[in-house]
Amino acid sequence: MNVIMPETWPQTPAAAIALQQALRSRVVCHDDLSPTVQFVAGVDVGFESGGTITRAAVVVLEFPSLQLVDYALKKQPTTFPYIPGLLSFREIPAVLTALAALTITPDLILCDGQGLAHPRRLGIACHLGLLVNCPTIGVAKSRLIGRHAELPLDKGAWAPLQDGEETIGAVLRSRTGTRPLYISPGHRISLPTALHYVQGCTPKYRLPETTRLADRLASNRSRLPPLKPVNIDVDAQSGNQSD
DNA sequence: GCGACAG
DNA sequence: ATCTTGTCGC
Repeated sequence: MNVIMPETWPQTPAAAIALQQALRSRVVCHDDLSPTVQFVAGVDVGFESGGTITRAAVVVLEFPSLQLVDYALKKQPTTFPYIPGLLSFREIPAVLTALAALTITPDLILCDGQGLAHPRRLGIACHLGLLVNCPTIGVAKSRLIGRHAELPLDKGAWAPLQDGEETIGAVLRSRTGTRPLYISPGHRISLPTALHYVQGCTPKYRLPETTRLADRLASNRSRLPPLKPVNIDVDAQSGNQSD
């Protein structure tokens, strides 16, 4: 995937917040994605070694079959601390490096963490979408901001996530009884469309487990298939893939 | 002033 | 994010 690495990167919380304020107006909140989304990427971020190493795991799934077609894993020294509201400044450098290693360029990226559901409307999904100019959706495992009605326990149940009168995302029950996911638009996508794609990806590689898949690939890579990038022939007429 | 707080 | 204990579901 073609990725342009930022020439500069904030080194202080104040500089990071200033950048968020400068970028927030550039986030596109309406649908501007391929009418035929074929590849969806799932990005997981986190740290290791007590916080000194930042990790970015990416899987690319063919949509809607959800077959794994590519993945990448990148670890590098952490250069920015974790501060609620400033997650992207710790994680995005590794994410960009991982995305750059992809053979297949995704049409849509589901990113671990919030999108618009952020104090300055610039969660990591929005920030990432702007940097790679790709539609993104924030899929978080817990809440940063916002309120919502009590959610039924049934799979598929969802409720708007609101900040005052503003709807900033949704809470979605991906499996009956489990904790809900916090879905919010990142860049170039509307909330209804975001929910559509998250639900479309959930049956097989449920999020945030989509993200965990990359982890498993990484830890199993030494005893299982070392590499699984599979190229899908765009000209393929009738599905002749049998694996 | 106090609690909340993506990963 | 991590750790622990207890419970539930496949």
